[in-house]
Amino acid sequence: MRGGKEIQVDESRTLSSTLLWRSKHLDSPDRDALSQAVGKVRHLEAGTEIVAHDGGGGALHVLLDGWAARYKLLDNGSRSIPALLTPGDICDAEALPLRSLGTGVRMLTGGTVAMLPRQRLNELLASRPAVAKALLGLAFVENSILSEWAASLARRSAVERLAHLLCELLVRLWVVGQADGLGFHLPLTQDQIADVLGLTSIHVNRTLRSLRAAGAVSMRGRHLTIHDWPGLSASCGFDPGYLHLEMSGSAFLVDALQTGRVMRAVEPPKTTPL
Amino acid sequence: MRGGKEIQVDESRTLSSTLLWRSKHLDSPDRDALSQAVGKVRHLEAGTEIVAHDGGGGALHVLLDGWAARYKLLDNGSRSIPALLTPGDICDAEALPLRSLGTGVRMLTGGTVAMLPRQRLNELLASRPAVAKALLGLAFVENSILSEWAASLARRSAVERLAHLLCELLVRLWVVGQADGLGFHLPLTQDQIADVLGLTSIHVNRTLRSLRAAGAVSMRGRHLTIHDWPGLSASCGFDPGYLHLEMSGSAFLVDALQTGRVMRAVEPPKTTPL
DNA sequence: CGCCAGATTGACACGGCTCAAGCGGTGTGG
DNA sequence: CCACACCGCTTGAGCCGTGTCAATCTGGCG
Repeated sequence: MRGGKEIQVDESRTLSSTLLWRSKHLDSPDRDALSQAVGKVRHLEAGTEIVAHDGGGGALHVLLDGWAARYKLLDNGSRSIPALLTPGDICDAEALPLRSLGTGVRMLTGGTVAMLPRQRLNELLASRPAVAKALLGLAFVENSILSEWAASLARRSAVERLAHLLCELLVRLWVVGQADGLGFHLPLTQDQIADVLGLTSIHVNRTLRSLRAAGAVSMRGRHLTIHDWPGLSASCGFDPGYLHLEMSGSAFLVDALQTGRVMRAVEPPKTTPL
Repeated sequence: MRGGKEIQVDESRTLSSTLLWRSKHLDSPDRDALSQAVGKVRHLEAGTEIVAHDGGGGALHVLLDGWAARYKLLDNGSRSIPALLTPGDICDAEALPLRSLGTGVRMLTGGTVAMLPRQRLNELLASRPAVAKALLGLAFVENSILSEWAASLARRSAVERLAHLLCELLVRLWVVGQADGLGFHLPLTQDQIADVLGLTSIHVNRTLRSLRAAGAVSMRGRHLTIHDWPGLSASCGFDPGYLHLEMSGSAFLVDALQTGRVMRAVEPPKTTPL
């Protein structure tokens, strides 16, 4: 790991740290065009709706800082979170050419979003095919992630699901320089984790405990640390391929992840007493 | 319902019945360009791999006839089917600008696919922004469907999941003229349905039986008929919004679905004895 | 006729849910 | 500064939906 802190402070609040901006499909003129198209940058409180359920749709929102969640309210009273958004992600995948029915996006923490007015986006798409292609690429990456989540929900046990989620989050946060060694700030409530994993918050609690007991992870406050990356990632069959890191110009990480080279500089797991 | 049969025979094997082609974003010149870009059309046997796990990626495949499935093999030995492809769907959402790791696409029945060579597609994307936009739209629709499936897997019971799937399939097949009143040909094995719903084939069997017992559906061979659409769709909270039918030029259906106007011409449910 | 994949059914085990209680931090008003 | 309330976390006991294992049945097909 390279010093996450500087990156975090200096870049993570600008478009240039964004996955869209860093797409391998774009060259410098494209990036300039993108940068100039960005409109207001807003700071939002935790709990704010970025995209209303009925679909505001006036602009494309890019999350620059903080966490957000795409969520769904089912008529049987339960809630589902089909996507977690971390810095660099695009918020309204569905609001672009569509109105988004039944899905909202809400800030989980305080944070900032950049807004790309719809009209400028349309101009961009028309004048710069590479931008369209980059956006297409991002949409497909998100599809890939959704498929993996579906597989988790369908075919993995609670422990596997949780382990897989933690692995994914670590890698995604690495890419945007928000990881801290093998740890990261996890602002999610156990209720929210439950809605991601399709479990009960109570069971999330127990599952988390069992991971702690196994010495795989530990938590201090809202900071989660993975102590046994090889064990954890193997136990849930985590393979970062579905994140398509190549797309975000982080290809180097793929190799590192697989060889485990990056994870060596870690303190040994302290076994928490049951 | 309007005569599904003619459409089925005359159009469903051509690009013009395709969701991409019928996107609301395209005008006639766009459509012509699309049509001309199509390369070979291949007939495939059931079981054929359309997109290999390692990602052939030489072309974009559009399913013209038959069913296919995107699938995932997990290292814990189980299988997951995150997407079912019906006529008109694009097969390799992930293979376009990416190599698709860990996901394959395989024909479930015999059928035909049109192939759009990658190079021509790239030319299209560059020269016709509307095509790029249409593709983007399709990607987002798929996103939306994936989110809905995730919600099902996470928060719906077995009966609700199955009911929801059947409702979705009916509507999707309607759009492409392959439904037959309130029924349709369902070529899926109970094993395959299980991999879609995250259940066991055994439990799918039981669940299906309970739907039959409730008089909601019936099956004769591989033909499934929904007898109680209002009941079935309400019981699982089915709301076709997430399919974004407006995108495919089938907006008229949305209204019909909600008012229930279309479903009136149906024989009453025959209660199958338990 | 025998074979085989898929459908069906039953008995039983278990993972995750429900209900219920208690705990700790933190913000707030008196 | 304390009391209180509230939210999120934690833990326990028991239940239920779904999985597992094992047989049997059916229809198509060589």
